[in-house]
Amino acid sequence: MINITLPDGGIKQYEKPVTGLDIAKDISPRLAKEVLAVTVNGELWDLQRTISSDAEIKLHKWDDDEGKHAFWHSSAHLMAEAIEALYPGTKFGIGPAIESGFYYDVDLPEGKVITEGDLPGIEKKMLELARQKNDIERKEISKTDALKMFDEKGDGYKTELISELEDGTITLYSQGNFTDLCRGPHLPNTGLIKAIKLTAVAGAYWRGDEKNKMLTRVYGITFPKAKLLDEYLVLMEEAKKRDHRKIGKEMDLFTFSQEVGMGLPLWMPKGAQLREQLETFLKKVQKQFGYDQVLTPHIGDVNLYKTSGHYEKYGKDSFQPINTPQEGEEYLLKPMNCPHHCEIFKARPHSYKDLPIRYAEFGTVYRYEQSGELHGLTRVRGFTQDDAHIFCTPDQLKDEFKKVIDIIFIIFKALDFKDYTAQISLRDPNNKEKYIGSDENWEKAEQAIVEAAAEKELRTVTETGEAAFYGPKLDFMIKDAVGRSWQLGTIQVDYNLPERFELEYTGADNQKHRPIMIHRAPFGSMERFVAVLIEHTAGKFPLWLTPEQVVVLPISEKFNDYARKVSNNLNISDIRTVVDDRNEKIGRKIRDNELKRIPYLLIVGEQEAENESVSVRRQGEGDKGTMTINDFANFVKNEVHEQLQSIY
RNA sequence: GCCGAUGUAGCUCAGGGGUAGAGCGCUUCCUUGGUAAGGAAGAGGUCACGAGUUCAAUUCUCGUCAUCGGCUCCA
Repeated sequence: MINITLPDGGIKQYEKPVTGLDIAKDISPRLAKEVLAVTVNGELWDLQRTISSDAEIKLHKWDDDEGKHAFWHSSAHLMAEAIEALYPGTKFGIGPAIESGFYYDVDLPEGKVITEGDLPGIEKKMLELARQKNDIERKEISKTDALKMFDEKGDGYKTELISELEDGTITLYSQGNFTDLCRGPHLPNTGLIKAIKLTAVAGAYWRGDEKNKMLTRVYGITFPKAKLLDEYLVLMEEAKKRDHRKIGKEMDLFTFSQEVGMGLPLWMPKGAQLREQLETFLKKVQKQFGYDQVLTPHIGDVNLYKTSGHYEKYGKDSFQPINTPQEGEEYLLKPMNCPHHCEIFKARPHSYKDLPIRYAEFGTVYRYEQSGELHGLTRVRGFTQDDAHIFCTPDQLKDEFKKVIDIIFIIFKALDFKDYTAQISLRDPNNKEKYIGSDENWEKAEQAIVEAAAEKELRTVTETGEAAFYGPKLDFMIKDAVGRSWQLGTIQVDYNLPERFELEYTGADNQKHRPIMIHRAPFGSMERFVAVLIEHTAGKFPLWLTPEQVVVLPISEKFNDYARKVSNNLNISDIRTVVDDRNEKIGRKIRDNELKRIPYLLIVGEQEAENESVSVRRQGEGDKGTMTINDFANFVKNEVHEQLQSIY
């Protein structure tokens, strides 16, 4: 007798060994049709795999990530089968399911390439194969046999993978004429795959190492129903409309110029206005948290970066030093602000009573990012960090760290960012030579971050090997319109720079002590933050940020003067009014795509001029009626006030 | 940097070996007097840049630059 425990605690008993599919059939025919995979005692299994002893199980449908995972993993195999049929002799790398869809890395026969134009042909072949409803079969195989099999096939990638696996854990999955090395699990048969879209083709290095051969990676996504594919495609279309590069162009926020250089954004008046509002906001918050603004130059002597260690690490891959008429004198465009701030700290002696010292600067830095990596405003070569460096005693470290988390919370709340991931990045303990500084300092720094995050009840994920070369960090990642993750806010603990710059303060014991440094940038950079903000709001910014909050629109040129007067009298701080002059004709000046995003439109004409009033329209809400200039000013003040109030 | 794709009017894009097209925008005129409008006319392009093939190149080939999708990278 086999006892199968279901997630709700119910127990089903079977005389003989059963499969996940049998159990599903037993529960309901509909479930049997929809079920895709099964978790058995915490392990994800194929539905057709036999369960021969007591087990706790959970059946997964399309709605579960586990179900999707199996579905897409099988889809990757289906695509490989299609590619093998269309391009005989292709060698296969790896083909996993990913967050949305799957990919397969393939090494095509000499002289063959797959381009986007070839994708529909592969899709067609996949559908054809799927309609054969071939069963997907699992087979355990010994290491020797597996090596022999793929060796005969001439597939060196698979043999490389197999040689690293432990004997006894190797399984093969087959459908139709295609067999692949795979851990599984998979769908019972390929017929469940009803709708297929191959989305992209790209190059990818074998095992992610740029020294290795570049394989062709084909991306795709599949669904159990055609309708789901349609919905997905519509969703992607909608997401593309929110692309910050598109909206930035439409709204005249920023632009790029080949003449100026790639990755060097040019901020137009409205974009600059938006940035200024963000900076003003953060400066206000930072003032409350006891920060001091400082200003430092855009270049620094090469020796500054030799001291900091950055030159050694990044010198060759940076913008190259600027020479001067003086022989041997070299300056570097600053790639970060920390060394400059260290020099400010060092310029005067400090008592423990002065600490913590917090130097903040909107500092523009230049980094020579690889050309292929540039991406709109999210990855650029010149950008402004909302940087600050906190110098504190060991006792103050955790508290200071937590205060920085508070600032980030304030910002995320102000802008309604809810779906962020907090990531603790630690160093790779097996690869210590990548980092500078002593083990002891690293351990202390890592511990401080972990503890502070825990005390702030922050849900975090931990990634080893992702630390900066000088210290561990806590990063806040947020997704863009199409689901790419970008790092925004960052907090980093640094024991190394204070040592390199020989920073010190005098303690209560009248001895010299070394301060600890915290690097932090809640926005990350103005460029990337604005990009993500645009994609989150689709360009409809909150009122306190909107580049053009109020447009005063005279119904004819006769009322231009009155419109101007309205604009001047509104006089609301943080609010920008724009008068849309009418020269001769009505309704010519304002463009549709702009109007869609302007929160307030004030129409003025004869009646309004007589009563010192305005006719108000609120974006998305329509007519608000006629009110006096003062009433309107208060009305807007209240709205902005409410928005800002909700932040604190 | 690597793989693949793209580059035509301010924007979105069509076209294609015989010196260029649409929609929106822009300018002017007309209509409309509470309207986020309508009509007509017009102005805008060395078809990214450079070389080659050709009687002829924006179109074909190669190179350069930039952009897009990935990979690698990300102080």
